[in-house]
Amino acid sequence: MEDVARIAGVSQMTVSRALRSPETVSAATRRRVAEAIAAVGYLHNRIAGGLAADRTSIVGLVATTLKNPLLASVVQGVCDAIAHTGYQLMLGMAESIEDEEQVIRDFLSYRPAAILLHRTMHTKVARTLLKASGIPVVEIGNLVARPIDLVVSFSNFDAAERMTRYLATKYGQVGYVGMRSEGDERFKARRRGYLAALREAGIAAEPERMLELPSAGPGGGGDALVTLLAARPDTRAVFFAGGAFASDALAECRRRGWAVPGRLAIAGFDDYESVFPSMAAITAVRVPRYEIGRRATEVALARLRGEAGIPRRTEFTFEIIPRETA
Amino acid sequence: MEDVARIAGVSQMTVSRALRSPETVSAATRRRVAEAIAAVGYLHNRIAGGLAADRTSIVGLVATTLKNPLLASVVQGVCDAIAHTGYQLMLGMAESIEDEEQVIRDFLSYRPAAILLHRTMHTKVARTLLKASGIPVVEIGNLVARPIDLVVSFSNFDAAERMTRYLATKYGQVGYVGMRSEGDERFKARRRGYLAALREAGIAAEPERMLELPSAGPGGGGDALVTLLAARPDTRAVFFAGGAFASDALAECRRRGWAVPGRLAIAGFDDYESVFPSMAAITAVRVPRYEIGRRATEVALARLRGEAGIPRRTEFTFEIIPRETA
DNA sequence: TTGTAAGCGTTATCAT
DNA sequence: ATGATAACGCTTACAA
Repeated sequence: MEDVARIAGVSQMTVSRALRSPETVSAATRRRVAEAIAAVGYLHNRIAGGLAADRTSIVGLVATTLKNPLLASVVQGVCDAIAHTGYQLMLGMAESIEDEEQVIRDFLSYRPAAILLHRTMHTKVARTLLKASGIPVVEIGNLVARPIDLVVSFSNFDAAERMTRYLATKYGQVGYVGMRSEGDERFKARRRGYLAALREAGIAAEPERMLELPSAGPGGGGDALVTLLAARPDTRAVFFAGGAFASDALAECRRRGWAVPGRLAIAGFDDYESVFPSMAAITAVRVPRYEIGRRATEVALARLRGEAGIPRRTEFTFEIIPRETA
Repeated sequence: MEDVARIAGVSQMTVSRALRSPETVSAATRRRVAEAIAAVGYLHNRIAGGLAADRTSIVGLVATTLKNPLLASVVQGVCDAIAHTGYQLMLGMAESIEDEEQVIRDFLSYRPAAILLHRTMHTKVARTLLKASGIPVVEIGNLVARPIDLVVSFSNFDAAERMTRYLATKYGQVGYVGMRSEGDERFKARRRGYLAALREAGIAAEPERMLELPSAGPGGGGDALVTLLAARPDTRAVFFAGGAFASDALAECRRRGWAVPGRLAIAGFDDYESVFPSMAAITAVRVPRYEIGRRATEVALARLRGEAGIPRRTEFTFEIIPRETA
């Protein structure tokens, strides 16, 4: 930068300004600086800048997995919103809240401008670190009641409740196959939503009609379906509240020659039509994942710009998409 | 860090060492430093460290999209390989080589330890910048002949050639629907592979039997199929060499009541079984995307560790998975 | 609109 | 195994 300044015949400070806020520098100077930069092949050192300013233009995102295409689309939304803004994305995965704490620590050591979290349960230390950092923190995995800072999401509870109500009204006895809810508020919320809908409908909840699977591994939905029906043959519909379980289950039904929805109705969480149009057969909850990622980023950047009136909580709605399977 | 050093009764340099290479510090000192760190709630400043060392522990990955689940799995592979190594992932998307150059510039301004590139064509400037940076650069999108530095990938050409040969042998006239190959070596290679296989088989290539689609947008494969068959009704098989085209096309055939593979055989590139087990019906090329992402990262980190004998080129193989559709 | 000076919190290097 | 010292290349704060 020293070279650039000398060649352009200005001070380093002017070069710095021309780079970061061109509008505060006269057009002529700006041009001379640009020429000098091209002449020496100068590459801005954002690390030095970060040290001087005690913060970088890095936005950290702690996600859970990219194996699920719809969670990947949250990340895609964040990427798209962040592109061409001068910010960069730092991405980490956390499979547990302890993991998350470590990733948050690692991120914080790079003095990021903001942090986005997909998980909604955090260790006490993680919350403390984030609050102490003073940077915008956006939670995106669920519409949490008491966000650390900001929340941009949808209600997993409402979604599961609405879908269960839809199924119960239409088919009667509804089973539930979800992700292991221990340690994860999102899956807990879905489970609670299911139970709430049964309660409203005056249907007794039965443990044997509810299954939780440890992972979204391939084929899990088919086995779960078989287990559940063996225990409760009078089940007329099953709500697969996670991953690609519903799609697995549908394949299983076809294999066994069970009519869908005649013998059994099937509904899923997350609509994969946007990923594979050919999968547009399953009744599902459609959640605007991509938009949530985008908006979360926009909200964080708006806050960094010092904009006023930024809502602490941004709720996205979901849709129940009735299709052939329910 | 000053505080930590004072409390532990050592110099800053010792604290720094205890943090970065614990083995060079005595066990007793290490413990005292650890206690002091906990006592003051010290958070390492990797930005200051990065400035002093003129490089960070950031690994940059320039991907193309996360909309395709299999490209997302490359990123997942990178994430998994990088987790718990002390390195962090910086992720950017580039839709063109100009885009890529800009992202590379942005990454380089953070003085990363290594850079991974999914694209395999680059601007002259991008190549120059990367070479001048002196850091490991791994190309992962195709088994390029002249890598900038390292390459970890599979041969798109061979894969397309093998699948085309399989189809031609079994069905005769084979059509091709691919991604727009202009400006993208990966798609060019697939197209060349298709043409090479026809040549071997002594079948004349016909422009009307080949289509390139500008994007992997939903449903594109179905329309392409209809267009292609209208122009060349004697086509007996179509190789959908990208995205979810094959899945779209299969859905279209079912809609129109065309027997598959009776009337028309269908094959795809990339096998989505790992994402949706229920899609395990389409004959496809299976590419170990996740493993490529993992290995690319491992190779980069090995190089950073100064390991010897790191291959400039790592070739992954693919498989042709014959299924119901071809 | 531009410039001056100080200092951000580490690590490299050399010394002990 | 540990310490002293000098950078590292910017930005903040203030001045002109």
